[in-house]
Amino acid sequence: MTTRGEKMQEQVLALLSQSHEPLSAYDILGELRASNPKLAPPTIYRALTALTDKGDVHRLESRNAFVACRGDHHESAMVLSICDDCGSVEESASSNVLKTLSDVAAKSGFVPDRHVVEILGRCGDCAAEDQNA
Amino acid sequence: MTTRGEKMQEQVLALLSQSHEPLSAYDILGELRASNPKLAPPTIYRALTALTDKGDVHRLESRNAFVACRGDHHESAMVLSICDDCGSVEESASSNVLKTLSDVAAKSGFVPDRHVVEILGRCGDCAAEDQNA
DNA sequence: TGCATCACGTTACTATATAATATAAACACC
DNA sequence: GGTGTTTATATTATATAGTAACGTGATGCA
Repeated sequence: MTTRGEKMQEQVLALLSQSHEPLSAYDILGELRASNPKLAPPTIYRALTALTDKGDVHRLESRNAFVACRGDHHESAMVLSICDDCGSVEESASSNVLKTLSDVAAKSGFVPDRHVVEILGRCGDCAAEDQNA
Repeated sequence: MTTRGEKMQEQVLALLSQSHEPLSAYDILGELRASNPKLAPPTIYRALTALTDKGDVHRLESRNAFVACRGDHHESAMVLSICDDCGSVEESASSNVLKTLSDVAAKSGFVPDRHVVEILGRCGDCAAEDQNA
């Protein structure tokens, strides 16, 4: 069904994959406007929505930003560890987390559709650098 | 140290406590402008920041909205179950979740500061109603 | 070829959040 | 008690994020 929008999705995913930090929708917009000045927000958001639906991109809810998905764990519960210092994001898939959260939900009859699990703090590198201060 | 801002915090917390649904900062702003037309966003955000720091209010990162904290679990890992249908929010504190997340973080040397754990789906009531459809 | 459908582009707008600055309170000191 | 200094708050303005609504052009089909 979709064919025309795929080019845009490719461009957005390429940008996110190249970047070592999360990008906001407007970061992406700015970049892509270099080659296509008429580009508008909805186009970016449509691409981002499609990509996150596919699991190729994760949204950082606590940051309003996006990262490319490394790894192939497209359906287990994703944990994103976001460094407050350098902005880097580590992705882990933990079946334990999924199970624990399912337990919590089950206790109150809640039927989960999607999980948002983010750990904010400092990555190993930045924490190590702090020792020197 | 803070004394002047406390009145505002009380008003904001009162609104959130009375509401059975999450409120956005601008919902709150709108309400409070009834009695104080000159109120501006930064005032609300300051109050919300103070309240969330204290643990009296939780922020729904996936919704850009806020709820009053029911219960006294001010420091364990908070899990917020948010109903996509009716908007209600259930709050649970699970030490299992905290432990599991700590494990995930430890694996990569990440030093956690704060967790964001949200389960999106349908609450028991809304899920039950669905049976009738 | 002409029509129906649907994705996509475009415009315009709404919502969320914060930087920067102005103002006023609180306190210490004389 | 005035007066300067510090710090919190109010205000203005603007930045950032997201979406509704509508127009347009592509695609497939009678």
